Amino acid sequence: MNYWLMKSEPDVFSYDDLVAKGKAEWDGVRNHAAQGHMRAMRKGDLAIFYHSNIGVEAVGIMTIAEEAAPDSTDETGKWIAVHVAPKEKLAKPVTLKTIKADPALADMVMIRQSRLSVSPLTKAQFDHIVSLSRQ
DNA sequence: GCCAACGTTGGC
DNA sequence: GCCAACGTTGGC
Repeated sequence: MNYWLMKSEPDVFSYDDLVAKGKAEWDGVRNHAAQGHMRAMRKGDLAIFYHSNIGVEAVGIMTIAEEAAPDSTDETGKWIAVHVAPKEKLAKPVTLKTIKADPALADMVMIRQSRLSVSPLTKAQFDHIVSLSRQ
């Protein structure tokens, strides 16, 4: 079981949009590091859904529903995408401000590389974010 | 709206 | 292969 963090701008695709669809392709990722993380995803892995630009906070948990396959929005055949499904909306969003202020989360890849849209989390980091959402 | 970080492109 | 120019992302 691996843990991930995936960013989306909520005015383009929000956690509620994912809930409405039930399952969705996480397409449009055009960064090699992020692609590498998506290739490493396995069915049943858990991921934090993070809203960038608007909200700037973790809002939900999703599961990886289907492993890497060609990105349907890509005509070059070079890029892959995974499918995700909603698991649980966080009781309270965990803001970037909260994450940055927490020493237990200082080593998150997202913090160190803010432009990376798909990044790994340790189990401890994942569990810590979930616990913060329940406070 | 600004700016830092960083990936990509293209000239040499 | 290097590096300057440029575009994009994302936080503030």
